[in-house]
Order: sequence, then C-alpha cells, then structure tokens
Amino acid sequence: MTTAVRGILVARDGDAILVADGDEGPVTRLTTAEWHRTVRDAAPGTRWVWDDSRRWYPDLLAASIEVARCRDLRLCHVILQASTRVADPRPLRAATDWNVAEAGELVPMPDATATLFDVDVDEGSAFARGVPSDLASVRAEYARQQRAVAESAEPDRLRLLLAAESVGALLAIELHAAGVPWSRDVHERILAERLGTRPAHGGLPSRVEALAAEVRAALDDPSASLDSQPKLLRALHRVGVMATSTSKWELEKVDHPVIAPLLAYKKLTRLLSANGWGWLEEWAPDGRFRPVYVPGGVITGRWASSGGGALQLPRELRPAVHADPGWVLIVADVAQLEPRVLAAMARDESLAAAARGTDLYEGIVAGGVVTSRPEAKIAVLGAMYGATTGDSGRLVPALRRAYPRAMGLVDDAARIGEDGGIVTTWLGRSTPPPTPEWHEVQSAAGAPEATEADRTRARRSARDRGRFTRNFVVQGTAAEWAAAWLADLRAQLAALPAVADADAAPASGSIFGVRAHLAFFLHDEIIVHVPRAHAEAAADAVRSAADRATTLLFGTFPIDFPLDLRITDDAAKS
DNA sequence: AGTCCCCGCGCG
DNA sequence: AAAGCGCGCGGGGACT
Repeated sequence: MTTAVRGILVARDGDAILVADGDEGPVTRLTTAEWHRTVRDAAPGTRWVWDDSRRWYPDLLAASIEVARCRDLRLCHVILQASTRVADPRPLRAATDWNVAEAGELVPMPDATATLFDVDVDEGSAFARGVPSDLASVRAEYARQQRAVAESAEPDRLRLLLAAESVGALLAIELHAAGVPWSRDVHERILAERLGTRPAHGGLPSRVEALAAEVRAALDDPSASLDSQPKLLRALHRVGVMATSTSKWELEKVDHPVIAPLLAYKKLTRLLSANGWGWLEEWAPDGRFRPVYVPGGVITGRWASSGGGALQLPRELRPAVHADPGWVLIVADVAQLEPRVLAAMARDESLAAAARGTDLYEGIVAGGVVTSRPEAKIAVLGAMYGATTGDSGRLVPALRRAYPRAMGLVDDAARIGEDGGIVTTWLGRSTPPPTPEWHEVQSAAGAPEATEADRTRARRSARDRGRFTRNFVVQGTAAEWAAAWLADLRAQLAALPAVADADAAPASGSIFGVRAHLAFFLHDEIIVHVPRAHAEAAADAVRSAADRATTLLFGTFPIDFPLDLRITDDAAKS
C-alpha cells in the first residue's frame, strides 16, 4: 500500500477549472465535464490540492465521483498558522485572505441547495466566507504550507495531522450526502409513546397537556407559565419551593408535589422542541438524517455540526437510526478514549497498564488507587477537566501519586495556560494565544492601584484558561486519534465491493447506496451502514483501522484502545 | 421585526 | 451532586 502521493493543484478561473501538476508543472484548462473525467481517471495516489473541499466535492459526489485524498488548504492553514511546531509562521499569518472568516466571497455549504437563491448573508448554515480559489493564490498557499511542514519541528506528525484533517473535510461532505439511515416509523412510535397523540395544529401533545395541567394544579395557578424561567421560578416560590433556578438538578432535591410532574413536563417538552414531529419533517423527511458536519469546528480540533443537532441526538432516539432492508449497522465506540490518549502521550506505563483491557476505571481500582469504579471515573474526569473541589477534586491527588507522568502532562498544560502560554496536541494543533482582554485583566491585577476584586478576577481568569489548556491537549489529541481511525476506515470501506442493484439501499440515492459507508461520527463513536453480506469485513475494518490509528500516533508504546462494537439493525444502546 | 443574551439541556 | 472541559439548539425576554 505504498503508492507515491502526488499533489495536483486545482483552481478556478471563471467557468474554467485549472489543474496543475505539482508546483511547477504545466497548467491544464478544463471544462466541468473534463474535470470530472480527470478526477475519475486519476492515479490512485493523487492528492487534490484545493482551496476548500466544500467548493469542489459536493459536485463531484453528485456525479458519483469519489476522491481518496486532498489537501484542504483552508483547514490546514488554520492549523499551521497557529502551530508551535512551525518554525516561522509569519508567511502564513501574513496571508490574511486565508485567515478564515474575515474576507472573501460566500461559499455555499453542503446543505445550501434549497436556499441557494435565497441569498441571506446572515444565514450562517447555508453560506460561509470563502478563501481565494485562483491558481496563483492556491499555488502560493500550498508552497507556504509545504515549506512550513518541511521546516517544522515534527514534519511527520504535522503531515499526518494535515492529511487527517483533509480526509475529514471529504468525509464530512460524504456523511452529509449519505445521511444517517433513519426510521420515520420508529421515531414516530417513540414520539407517540412518550408524548402522546400528536396535536392537530398549534396545541400540545396529549401527555404534555396532561402534565401541564398537573403542574398548574400543584402550583395552584391555572394559568401559570411553565416555559418562562423567571415566571416559573416565581410561581415555584409562591408555593414554597425556594429554588434559585429551575434546573432539574436543583429541583430534584426538593420534596414537593409539583416537582415530579414538572420534571416530567420539562423532559417531554425538551424532546418535543428538539426532536419532535417538526424535526422529523425538517431533518429526515426521506428516511435519511443529513446533518452538516463542520470539521475543525471546535477549538480543540473536534468536529462541530450545524443544523439538526447532529451531535446531540438523544439516546432515547437512537433506535430510530435503523439499517435499510438487507443492510446492517456497525455501531462502535472507544471506551475511555481520552484517558487512554493521555497515558500514551505522557508515556505513562502505569496508567497504560491500568488501561489494559476493556475498562480503564476498573484497572485503576485494581491498582489500589481508589476503591470503586465510580470514584475512578470522577477522579479521571476531574484530572482532565481541572476539578479542584468536591469529590472529584478530593480524589485527584491519589491519581497524581499513582500516575505522575500522566498527571504531570496535564498539570504542565494547565500551568502554561495560566501563565498565558500556548499548548499543543500530539500531532501539532495549538491553542490560540490569550486574547488582549485576558492580558488586560492580568496586568490590571499587577498594577499598584489594583483592588482585591481585580486580583480575584485575574486569578479566576487565569485558572479558567488553565483548565482550558489542560483539557485541550487531551481532547485535541483524542480528536486526532479519532481522525486517523476514520481516515483509515474510510479507505478500507472504499475498497469493499459494491453490491448488486437489487441489494442497493432504498433511501440512499447515491454511490453510498451500493457500498458500505460511514453514516455517523461523534467524537469517539461511529456508525457504519453495511450490506449484510459485508458486515464481518466491515467490522474487521473498523477494528484494524483503530489499531492502525494507535500505531500511527503512538508507535510501539503499549496502549490499548478497545472498541465496543456491535453489528445490529438499529443503534439503540445495549 | 430583528438581534442578542441567558437559561436549560442534549451529546461526547 | 453541578464543583470541572468542549459543543448546538430552542425558547423567552430585554433591547433596539
């Protein structure tokens, strides 16, 4: 599998598409049809170097043309211009038209087809600001990036990061095109069970209506407003419930007849407004849920999403994720991804030993560090999030004694952040520097006339940033492991054979209807939609991709990343 | 009417 | 239980 990778520059010139072989090769001018043919017939190792995958790939996919690899200059610029591993970031930072959002034309996002002519600049989900697409700009930016990598402290890691980020850009568009196979029937059954009968128009579902009546009776106020936080809080105070907020973890502590129906009401109205019948019509009208994924959308390098709440699909709706007839789902997630990543980054043999096998928390208990699994869990979370008080903060010192290398890594990251410094993930993504406002708060506290309030504010702000940088290195490196996992898996799935037309997935309507494909991704879990005949092959691919990701990032360091993997018809959590 | 912020809660 | 990271979204209310 060692095909030489060749970079081909792609640019736009009016209606024409310009393609140039490498840095100095001849420029070819193509029509759209010729461009499609060129991509379809390209050598296996070709890497398309283009401004922004969102500008090129939806059109290719619509023509059933897949791209194996690219360099997404926009996303890679964001990484490189900030990375502490780049020796001289000045040329990148000076290229301000590549510095994301500020300048440039509007680029239609993958879900924009319906609203393409309804040009509403403020509709952020449909359009985004674009980077340059002319050949001179693309060529210059690629040269800057290649030089930045070559001269960096860790060229191999950065190359891996840029490749993974760019595959992510392609995959995000593919996931949108493929969609999550969604059973409208199952979704509607869940809604009916939980919420009751659907209202004809304007009203509330029957069970919600009944609960609202119960709550109003308990509040002794037939017209009480239940959806306005301030009004609800006042109504609660009137019947003697002296809560300071209407959040469920505070209300749960109160013993009053209004609490049970109120919590039930809140739970149901949440389901109704977030994932009710309206959501179903808007987001899965045709048996596919097509969220817009935003690679690099989170500061740590995780993906964000826009529209449909893709990253917040409630567990109770997971059964609606349902394979098409003749197909199955492979649902896989990594148990305790982040602490495992931390053990590997820190080369902490003790934590890695506790992580051997399927349950890192039990491993910590077995090592005698804490006495129970729940304690191990909150201790580990507290260590990675920077807890200082409560049970979590109390347990962290035990972890510090048992795993000095791992804890040293996150403690160092926190200290650097508190001091205004920058920290970097394993592969090379760095935090932004503190904002000018942050520095102002710090210097104000050091001035001779500073008040105690100034100093308190500065300490708080420093510690806030310390918790951010502490978590950044772990969350960001975990995102890198997941990106490497996805990239390898995607390549393996693309190599699986297509099925006969008769076995095509009915609701897909694209190349993903005839071949195993990724259907969902959420930080550390994936769902693959697979023709039944290829289930075992695809499951093996999921496992081997995880192994390869581990080796790619961490070499021979002995760390396990065990998968919880199921082959199933629906994605309900077992 | 539009915009912005807060609250609350869903996910990892 | 809400102290301790990162998100998106819907609803209400205050403001323009």
